[in-house]
Amino acid sequence: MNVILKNGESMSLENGATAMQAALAISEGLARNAICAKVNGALVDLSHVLNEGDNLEIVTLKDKEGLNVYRHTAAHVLAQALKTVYPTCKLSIGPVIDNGFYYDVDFVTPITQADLAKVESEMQKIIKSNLPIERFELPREEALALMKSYSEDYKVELIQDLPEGEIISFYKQGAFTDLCRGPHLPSTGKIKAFKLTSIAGAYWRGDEHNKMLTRIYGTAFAKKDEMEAYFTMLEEAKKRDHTKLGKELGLFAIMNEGKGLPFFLPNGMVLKNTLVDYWRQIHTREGYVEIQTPIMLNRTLWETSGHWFHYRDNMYTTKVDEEDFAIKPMNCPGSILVYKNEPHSYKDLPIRMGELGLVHRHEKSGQLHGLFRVRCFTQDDAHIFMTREQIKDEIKGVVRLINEVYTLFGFKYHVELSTRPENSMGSDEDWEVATESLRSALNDLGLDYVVNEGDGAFYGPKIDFHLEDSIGRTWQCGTIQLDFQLPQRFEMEYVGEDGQKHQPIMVHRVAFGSIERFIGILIEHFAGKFPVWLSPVQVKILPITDRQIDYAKELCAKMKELGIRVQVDDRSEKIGYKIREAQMSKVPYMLVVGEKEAEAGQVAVRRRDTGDMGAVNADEFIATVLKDIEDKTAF
RNA sequence: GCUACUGUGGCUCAGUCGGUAGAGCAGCUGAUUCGUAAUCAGCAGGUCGCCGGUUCAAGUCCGGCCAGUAGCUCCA
Repeated sequence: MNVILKNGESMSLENGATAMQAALAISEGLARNAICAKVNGALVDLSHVLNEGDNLEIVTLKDKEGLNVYRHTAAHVLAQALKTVYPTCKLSIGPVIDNGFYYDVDFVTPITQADLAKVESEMQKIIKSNLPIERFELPREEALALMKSYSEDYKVELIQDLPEGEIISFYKQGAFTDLCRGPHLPSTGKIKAFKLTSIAGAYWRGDEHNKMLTRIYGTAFAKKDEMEAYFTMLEEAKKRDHTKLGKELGLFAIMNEGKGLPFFLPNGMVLKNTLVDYWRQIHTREGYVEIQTPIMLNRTLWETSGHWFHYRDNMYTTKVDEEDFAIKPMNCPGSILVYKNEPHSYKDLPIRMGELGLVHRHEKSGQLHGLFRVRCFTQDDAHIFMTREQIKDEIKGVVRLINEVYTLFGFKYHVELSTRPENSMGSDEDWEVATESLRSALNDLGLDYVVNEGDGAFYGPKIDFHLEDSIGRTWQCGTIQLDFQLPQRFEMEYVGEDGQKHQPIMVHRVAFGSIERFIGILIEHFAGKFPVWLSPVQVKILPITDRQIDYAKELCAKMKELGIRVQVDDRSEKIGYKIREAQMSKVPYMLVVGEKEAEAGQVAVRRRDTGDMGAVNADEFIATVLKDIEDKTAF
């Protein structure tokens, strides 16, 4: 019989040959590195029997799929070890995730982090014994009976949810059998490097009404040094943790007196204000007007907007003179009141109305985290009111603007388009026009995007921007959201060319998303080493002895005049000490001034990242810094 | 919110078997005036997150609360 290889070549094999035999026939090295196979696009075990004409690809650890299978087998080894050490525990699911795997287990008495060592050494034994891993299949009823006989209640539930008539597959290694779709490594001895990393609670099937199981996380790599590199990377990530840097650099603080409510410290405030100045500058350029609406408005407004009924759990409410009020969780209703404050003609449209709006949301306490998730934050919001015909161009303008912002900071990002869900409001025509406008805007700009069919809000389609931070986590920041609902609820209108009243189309959009969260992301992205224009202190002047303090102060005053954020360290400390402190506070420019420099009107420049740059004329240096600030990408 | 873990001067941490707290850095004072990542000496600073319980005695053991961290769920 013949099978077709990935490169299109045909290979002849004996009838009934397995994928493993095919790998051997290609090369011994390949067979040694083989993890599993891909036959006609589906992943299978190496023991899989091939048929005439099959498309065959041998999967190794070089492929992401191979690594996933490898890790999945590690999860099974974990499960086997757990059943050996804790025979009464019940297994649920054990999938592969981004950097490893986990297994959710129901223990009679919960285990702790300290117990993991015991489990790890049992896993080591299983790997050492190099148990063959064998697949077998059972009809549904027999599969159920098998899992019932093992008292694996969660597995029983899983099988019950599989469709009738389905053949159920199991994998057996030594005395341990687990329900699994597969494929797996041929034997447990193939695992070379693994580690159990942490332990956490997780609800059965991710539903908080279900029982909480114990989730054991682990990771596995092809080689020990790859695993070490991974742990080193995690250490690096820890070093740039924004909550840690935020404290060290005096950027922000969250006090016991208000959880999830960040305080901006002087340095952080400089950062925030600089971002806001930038935001204003580009929005003014793009024809936005800016407004500010009250932080608290009465119940009638929130009833009209629908928030009073649908968002109540997340809102802070109060009574003023017997009247119910709510602190705004969103800015849109306020913006709409501004729109409705006067009549509009089609000639006014589009109206681009920006607001740096401070919103409060009562998030569950367990999800608060530094600046990433807070209860009070500033959205760089804007609402665009327009005609149907203007949708596409307006969207293009917004996408371009958001792209400009992310590119400036050197972020990678990807775009997702979410379309009409099942229970939506608005006419077919509205959805058609709106969705097509979003789609063609993205196409016109030549942007790649993922389409999430049916994932839009019930009131309109949307485009989301997902940023990638230094640790590879993605954050949804920018979003462009069409809204058919609020214009209707608030009976918004404009007078058209035809003299008739029409309802405007409304777009909500943010670029930073939340300024607080964006600052958190920036801190981690730059590891606290902000580009010059964003640095809370841009230049630090370090006199070598007290005799140069006057010269230093003179320079300082001159730079301040030009808008440079500059400080003098006039303490009677040695220069090494001053440099160390300035370096740790991540100031981009340090100016060492001693007798030589003071006499010659020079400064000895030391850069945060490149060290001693030698002496230059003071005015020359000032010009460089001003250029860096103007440039915004200079470090 | 749930589960697990954690909470000791401004910061980072030590504190054994329960016997009423210790270091380094930062701060203050004095000396030193120094050329690219920590000069020396002295001083001061803490109801050990809060409340209650057990005990002759609690930072340490128990309970409750508050806050933080990881994860689940949700989200900008």
